[in-house]
Amino acid sequence: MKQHLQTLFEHAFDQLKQQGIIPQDAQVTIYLERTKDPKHGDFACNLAMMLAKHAKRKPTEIAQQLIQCLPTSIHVAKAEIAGPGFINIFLASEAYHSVIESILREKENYGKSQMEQNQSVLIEFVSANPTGPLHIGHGRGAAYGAALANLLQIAGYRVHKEYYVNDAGRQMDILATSIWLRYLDLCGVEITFPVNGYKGDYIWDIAATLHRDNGNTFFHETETIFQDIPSDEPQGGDKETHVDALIARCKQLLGDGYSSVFALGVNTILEDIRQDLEQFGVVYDEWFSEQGLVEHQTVQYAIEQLQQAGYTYTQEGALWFRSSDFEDEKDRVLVRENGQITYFASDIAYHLNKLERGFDKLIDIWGADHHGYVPRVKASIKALGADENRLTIQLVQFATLYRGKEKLAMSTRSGEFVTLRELRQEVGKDAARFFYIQRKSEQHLDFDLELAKSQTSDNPVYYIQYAHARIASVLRQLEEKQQAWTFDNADLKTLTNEHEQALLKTLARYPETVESAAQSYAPHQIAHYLRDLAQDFHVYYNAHTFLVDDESLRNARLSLITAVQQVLRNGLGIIGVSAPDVM
RNA sequence: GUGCCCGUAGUUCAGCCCGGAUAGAACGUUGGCCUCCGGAGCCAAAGGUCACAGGUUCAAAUCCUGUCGGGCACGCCA
Repeated sequence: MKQHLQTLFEHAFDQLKQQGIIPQDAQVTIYLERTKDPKHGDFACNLAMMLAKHAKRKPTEIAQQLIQCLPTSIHVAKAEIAGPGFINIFLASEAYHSVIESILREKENYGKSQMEQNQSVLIEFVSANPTGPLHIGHGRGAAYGAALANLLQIAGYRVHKEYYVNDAGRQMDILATSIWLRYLDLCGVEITFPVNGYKGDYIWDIAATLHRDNGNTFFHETETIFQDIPSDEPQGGDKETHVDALIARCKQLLGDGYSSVFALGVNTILEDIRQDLEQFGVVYDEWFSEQGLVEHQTVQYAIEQLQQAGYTYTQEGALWFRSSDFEDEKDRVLVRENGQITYFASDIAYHLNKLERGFDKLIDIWGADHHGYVPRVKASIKALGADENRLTIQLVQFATLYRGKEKLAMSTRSGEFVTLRELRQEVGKDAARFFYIQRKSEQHLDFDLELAKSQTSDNPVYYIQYAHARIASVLRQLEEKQQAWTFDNADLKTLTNEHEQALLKTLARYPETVESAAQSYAPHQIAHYLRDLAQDFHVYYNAHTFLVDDESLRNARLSLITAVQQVLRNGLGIIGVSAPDVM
């Protein structure tokens, strides 16, 4: 509808140009907006005001000319000038009747767009290191990423969802070593656990499994383990040196056994994460392994590409990437003095790999604390000769948990963070998904557990779901009366009261909302829309009875609310919230 | 210190990309509505220097500059 109107205005615009009222070279984008006030009709256009300067005439005068040149359309009832020069469009009511038909015909496809039909996009999100369970910060990334993926899919993209598994590198070695040390403790060995080790209870669980399956296979005496190991921080040493030495000792003593401890750790935690996300309604097309990159020499290949392009140099034994050539504030290390590649190097390789897989667009979703990392990754894309605009990095702010007024302290360091699983268990999947998504992603989020759990109108999730369930209930009532309804026998012209008009208008707004949300990567717009739609429905419900005796009216109303139910379901589907028939 | 993000009713937030009509919701507060398809609902009222100061414009919450407040990031960590 919006597009239809746009075409009408473009036509009028051209006419005015031909008549010489406005200069030929005047370039203006025509915007149509939904009006806030029904008195202003359905759509408003400010084109006349935009042109006032070009034409050196009053906006109202130009508006008058534009309206005269506006082609007639069966959808438009009237166009009038209002305020400082707006052209308000009033749609013919038939235009809205076709909305119901479209919804009932297209069902779950209502709102789908063909906009980006041949575009493919790879969206990577969460990608938390498999060193422990997901926490509530990851939860927001998961909810946002999954919703964005759905959104882009109905905008017409071919969407590939991917989780990058950091299963190589030092952190993983620390994990394996932590498990081994806990295992030794279970064997009765006296252990001083390193400050830098992973201290969560889940490490004990994995160690217990290791002990159960392998007995004392990996056992060594305290003296052997700690011999010549530099002291840890509390003993006046350096915690990094200490833990690195322990890793080396672990590898040395376990030999081939090291890889099985390592694998047990990664696999256990990864499987836990996978299940956690699945129960959160988030599933991936691919779990992309960093180890795979290393094994396939992709990191080496990426570094060579940079070297050949002349963007690297050696200094103090390390290999550097000259990222400052590309608006990064300083150069970055790719290969450390000790020969180990940095996280950044494998990240470059990963992005190169993504680019080479041929996606039109790459979207990375990161926690906002990584924003300082953006320039160097963009720099690497440019250095590799790719168009940096193929990559979009969306930053997601962390969430702060509240229980009513009380702010919940959260410390990742001590391992006392609230996990995503705990959050789900407390408030449920639906509330969690909705609360995560209802704010702009780059906005800090206050997540109130009490509110999310409350089953009252305070809670927008229940408000929306209740609208859906109420409609289901009405349809059940109809069934109990041994009646049925058909769209064919519905007289949509009977839908004349203000509540029905409002509802029709909101329903018609859905495709535009989806399109806009997809364009700006903003699924929160869907949440807001659904709230509006549910509200329009509840108001209608309270004001009118649907199951009336007049058959054509009854069918019309049931067509309308069935359409509402469909759109609620579609919208909730995008943000990953269920649409229950019974609450 | 440098860079990025944020500052809109008592509270939590839309709106800012693309400047336009009286700045919208929700919660909370106050007062109403169940012989009625689910009251997990509805109606009404009160509540705003859009952080502040300049600038651009016929027109600024929206664009530009500065200031002040809050958050985050600034490793041969990941």
